[in-house]
Amino acid sequence: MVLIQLPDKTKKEFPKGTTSLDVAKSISEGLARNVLAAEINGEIWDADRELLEGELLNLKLLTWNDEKSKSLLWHSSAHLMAEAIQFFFPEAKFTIGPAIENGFYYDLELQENKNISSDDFEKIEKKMLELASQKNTFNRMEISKEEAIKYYKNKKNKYKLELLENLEDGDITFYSQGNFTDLCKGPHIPNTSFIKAVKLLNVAGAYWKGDEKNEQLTRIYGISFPKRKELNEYMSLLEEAKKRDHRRIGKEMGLFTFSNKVGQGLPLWLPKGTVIREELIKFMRDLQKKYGYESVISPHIGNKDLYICSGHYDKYGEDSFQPIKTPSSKEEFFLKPMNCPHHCEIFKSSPKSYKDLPVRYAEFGTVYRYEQSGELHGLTRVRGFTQDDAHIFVTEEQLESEFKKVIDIVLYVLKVLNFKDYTAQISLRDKEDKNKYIGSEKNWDLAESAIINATKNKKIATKIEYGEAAFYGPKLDFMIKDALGRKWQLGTIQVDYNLPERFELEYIGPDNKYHRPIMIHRAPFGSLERFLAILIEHTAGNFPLWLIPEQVVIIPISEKFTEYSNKILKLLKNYEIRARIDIRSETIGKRIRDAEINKIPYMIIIGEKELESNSISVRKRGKEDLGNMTCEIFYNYISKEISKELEV
RNA sequence: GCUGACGUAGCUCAGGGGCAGAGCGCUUCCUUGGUAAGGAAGAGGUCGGGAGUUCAAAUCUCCUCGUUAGCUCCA
Repeated sequence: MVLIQLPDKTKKEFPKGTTSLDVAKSISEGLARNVLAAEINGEIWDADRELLEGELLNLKLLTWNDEKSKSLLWHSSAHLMAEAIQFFFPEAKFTIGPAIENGFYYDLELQENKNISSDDFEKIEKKMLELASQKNTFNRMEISKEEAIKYYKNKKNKYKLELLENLEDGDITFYSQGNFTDLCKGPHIPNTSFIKAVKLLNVAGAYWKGDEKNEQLTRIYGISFPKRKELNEYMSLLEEAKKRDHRRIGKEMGLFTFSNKVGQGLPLWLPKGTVIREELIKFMRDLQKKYGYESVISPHIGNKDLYICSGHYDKYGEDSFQPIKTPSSKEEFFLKPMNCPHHCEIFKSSPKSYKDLPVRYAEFGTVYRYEQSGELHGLTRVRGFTQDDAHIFVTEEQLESEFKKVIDIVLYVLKVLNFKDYTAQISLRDKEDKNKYIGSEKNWDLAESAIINATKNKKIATKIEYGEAAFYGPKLDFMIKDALGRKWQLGTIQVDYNLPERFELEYIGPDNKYHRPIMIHRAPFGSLERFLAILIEHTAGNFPLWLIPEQVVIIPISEKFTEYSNKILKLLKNYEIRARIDIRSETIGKRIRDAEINKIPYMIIIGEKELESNSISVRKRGKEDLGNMTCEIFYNYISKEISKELEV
C-alpha cells in the first residue's frame, strides 16, 4: 500500500505501483495534465516514478505555477536542447546542463574546427520544438557504475567519465528522451510536450568545472516556457531592462563617457555626471561628520615597499599597472590600488592613546587597478575609480559596536536611495584553500566571528559565502543586481587584524602598555562609479531631486520674455537650484515634451501673465500645471521635497 | 586573459563588391506661441585602424584596436 498525505492534510491510500501522476488523476484530469513533478517529503520526484510503499508520504503536486518547477522545466529543456544539438552536431560531447535562475544552459565540446554561433540558434530552436511536440517521455534508468563508464568510454566523453568518478555505484541514474541519453540525477518533467516556447539567448565560452586551467567548452544559454505568451513577456521584459542600462542612459543624459585615447576602463565624468557625483560626496561627507569621521588626503601613488609591507604586492603586484620609476634612483612607485596602507601610515604618524580610539579616517580616494580587459564593463568595472573609503582603528572592546555603526550608515544610504532589493553577504575564507590568505588562523577566526556576531545582533538577514573574503580579512558585502540581473558588490565592511600587524600599529592602553588596534575597512557606496551605475539602472535616470543634474528648465513663451526669464534664472541660481533656459524657437509643446523626455523634474513657463505679476508658472514632470507662484514659494516647495527625500 | 558576436553621421540604426543612407539631434531662416512633436533649408562620414584579393572594397580575407555577452578574476 502507498500512503500519502496531500498539503491540505487529506490522507489517501493507493495500490503498489502508484505514481504521483496517478494521484493527480484521482483528483482531476485537468490537474493531471498540468503536473510537472511531485514533491515527496520535501524531495522532488518525477511524476511517473513509482511511489514507495510503507510510511506516510507528504505529497505535493507541482505545476508550472510552483516556483520550484520552473527549474524542472528548464533542466528538461537543457536535455531537449542537447538532443537538438546532437542532431546537427553528432560529435558534440555533452558535459553539464543545469537550470539556472532564468533558464538553462548546456556546456559541450564540439569537434575541432566546428562551432555553434547565434546563426545556428533558429534551427536548433525549431528542432527543439519539433522534438518537444513528439511528446517524448523522460525515462529514468538506474545504471551500474560499470555500465555507465562503459557507455561514456564508448562515447569518448572524458567529462562525463570525470563526473562518474565522484559518484557511488547504485547512485547513478541516466535519463533518456527521444534520441538523447544523459547521465543525470533528475528529476524531469513527464514529457517534452510541456515545452511549448524556446529561445536560445547566447553562446559563450566556459571553462570545464569553472577552472581557467581546464578546457574551454561552448556554453549555450536558453530559456523555455509552457506558453508562447510567457516567452514573449519574458523577451519584452529583457528589452525593458536593456533600456535601463546605465551605459545607455549615461550616454543619453550626458553623464559620463570613455575615450580610447585616454584608455580602456578610465571613465571621463561629464559636467552633468559630476553634479551627481559631487552631490553624493557631499551627502556622504555630512553623514560621516555626524558619525565622528575625520577627513584625510593621501597621494595617488605609493612606494613599492608600502605594498610589500601590506602584502598587496605579493598578491597583485604582477597584475597591477606596472611601477613608475624615479629617474635618478631605483625607487619604484605604484599607482595606489587601495587607500588602506596610506591610512595605516597616517595612523602611525603620531602615538595614539586608547582615549583617541576609535580613530576614523575617511577619504574619497581614487584608486587604479589593472582589471583584465574582459572584465571591464561600463562604470561597474573600471580601472580607475573613487572609493568612499574609510579606515577605523578600534580596540577589541570597541569592535562590535563600531561595526554596527557602520552597518547603520550603509543601511541608511540604501534606504535614502530606495534600494530595497539587496543581499547582505558575509564573505568568509575558502574552507579548502587557505593559502590565498595572509594572517594567522586565530586572527581570521576572531574577525569572522566579529562580523557574524554583529550582523546577528543587528538582525539583518545575511547569506554566507565561503571563498569570497579579501586576502587580509572577511567582509560584509552589500550586493545589488543591475538591470540585467548581474550581482554587484556596492557597500562593504571588512574586519582586519592583519594589516595592523604588518604595519605594526599600536596604541597605549590604560595599563600603559602597547596594544594592537583592529582595523575596519568600509565603503558604503563602494565605488562612486559602480554605485552611480547601479543607481542609474535603479532609477532609470529619474534621479531624486537632490541628485538630478538639471532640476529646472525655464521655457519662455516667446523671445519677448527672454530678459525676464534670465532674471528668474539668476534668482533660482541664487537659491542653488540647478536650472537652465530653453530658448530654442520651438513651440511650447515641443519644449515641454523635450523636458519631459529629458527627465527634468520641473518646468517653468514664462509669458505675459508671469511678467505682469512678477511670478512663474510651474509644471511638474509627469503631472499637470502646478499653477502660478513666486520664486520664493517655488524654492520652499523644492527644498521641502529635497529634505523629504533625505529624511527617512 | 579566454570563447563568440559586433564596430557605418553627435545618438539609434538600415545598407552588404559599382554615387554614403534614414530618424532624432545640431545650424540658419520663417513662425512668436500658454503646458508632450510648427514649417523649410543646410552642415555633418577616411563606413574603428592596417594590409591583402579585385578593374572596383564600407561590403570578401587576414591582422590589429575597441565594444559587447558569457567564462575566469575582483585588494
